[in-house]
Amino acid sequence: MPPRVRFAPSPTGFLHVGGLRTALYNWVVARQGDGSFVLRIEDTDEARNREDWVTGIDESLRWFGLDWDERHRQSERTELYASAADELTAAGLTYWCDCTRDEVDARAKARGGPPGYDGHCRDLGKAAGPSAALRFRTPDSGTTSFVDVVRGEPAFPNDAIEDFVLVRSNGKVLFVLANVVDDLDMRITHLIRAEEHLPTTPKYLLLWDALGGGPPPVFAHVPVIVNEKRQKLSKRRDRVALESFRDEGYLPEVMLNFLALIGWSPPDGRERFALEEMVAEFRLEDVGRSPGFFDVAKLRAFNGDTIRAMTTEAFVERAQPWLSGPLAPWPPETYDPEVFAAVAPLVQERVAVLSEVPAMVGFLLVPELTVDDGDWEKAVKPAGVVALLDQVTERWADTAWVHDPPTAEPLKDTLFAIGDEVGLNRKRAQAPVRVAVTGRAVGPPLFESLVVLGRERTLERLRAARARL
RNA sequence: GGCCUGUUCGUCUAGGGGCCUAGGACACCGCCCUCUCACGGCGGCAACACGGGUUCGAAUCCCGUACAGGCUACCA
Repeated sequence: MPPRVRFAPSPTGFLHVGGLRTALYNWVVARQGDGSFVLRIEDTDEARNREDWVTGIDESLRWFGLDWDERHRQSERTELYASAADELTAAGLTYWCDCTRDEVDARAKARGGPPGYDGHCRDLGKAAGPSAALRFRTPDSGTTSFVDVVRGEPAFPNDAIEDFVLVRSNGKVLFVLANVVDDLDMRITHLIRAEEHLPTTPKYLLLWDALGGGPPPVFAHVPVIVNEKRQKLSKRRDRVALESFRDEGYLPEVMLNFLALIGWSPPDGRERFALEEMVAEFRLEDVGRSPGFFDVAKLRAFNGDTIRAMTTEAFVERAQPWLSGPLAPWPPETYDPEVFAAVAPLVQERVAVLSEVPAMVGFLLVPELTVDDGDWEKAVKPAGVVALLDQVTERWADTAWVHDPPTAEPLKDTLFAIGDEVGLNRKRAQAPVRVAVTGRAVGPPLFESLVVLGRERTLERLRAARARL
């Protein structure tokens, strides 16, 4: 039987790192067995239901290439949930309760026991009303257990499961019920979700049975992704928005590869693999059990490796949003494809994320150069710099600038010869020139850059810099 | 408080009784290369939470403790 899995995010703003990995594992399982990946937006809570948040989930998944076979929204399926609630009520498994939160808490405090609902209205025969919620009558004894592919066989004593709410007093169902109804209706075969859902699984199973579900789906509770303090990643305190990683220039295939690794690794232990390889090798049984830290430093390293491994054409293409697109620090007309193409290979091996590209080549494109004061001060500190600047300006004016093919040797030889004359080693000799012409102490190889920049602009910037001394 | 889950280098992990004097990757440190920054090469630091068992033998199996996390909503 082909697997039918579902990714069921609630629209809380954007898809985040943890959600993406859950989606990935689900998607992979679906793609392995000619199965179906069902995207189900869990928007039963109106406070979390905003249209742009919903489309944000779609966009993210598309960007990562995780295509879905079906897409549903729980807000469009409310009749189904209502009839399921009726069915449970007809079977005598529910009751109405109009206790307020305060009352429940007060009673819990009074009896000195643990917080939680005490079954107060269980046999009071209360009627439905504007302030009444429908609760599910849970068993008082016995144990609910299930097989979990990654955790073994967790067991939960039934007496610890309170009579939980199925339908709010405003008529809206809660996600537990909606979940079971949908999974039943959509014939979901595997429930691959985050570990945080483990404790609610007994409720799920109780409802599954009460609705005549038959054999339950296969469960796989994957470990959560945590921050450096080992807490579950949270939208408010941690950086988890996929959009922010995208805008910074992380590649989608790298993020997928990296995220897959938190909790799973291929049989041969290698760390780099493509999505297709993961589809071929992934097994839920191999997913680890302990939470993993989302280490951005390692992500960066992966991203840089991948950038370096691609063809220069691909690199140029993929850097466009930051050069000529919406993420560029200059207007579109500032970008000159030919200029960038000339230095692209040099830039490619120097950036870890695509957003770093503009700063590397800005000096070749912008009309007005901004010079970093700190870098300049440091570069002109050694004695001999003034003489060097004067001489190099003069001699480069007489040096042939060979553009076709680009030839850096003459410029290089001249500068270092002057350096020898004034007593500056190569490192110190190139520094003032680099800062004067590129504005920064770091960047692509200097002489190759100057050939691209051209004689006039180079000399102009050297004279401007000299004038500041 | 209760219930549940987890625990191998700083981090992600390999490991499923002897192949482990515990391997890889990222990070970090050193050296080499070098016009800066990177890349690359070489080398280094660094872990089986603790305590009991079981066994000829335990990172691997069992129990306990500690610590961490999750859940305990008329959120998902």
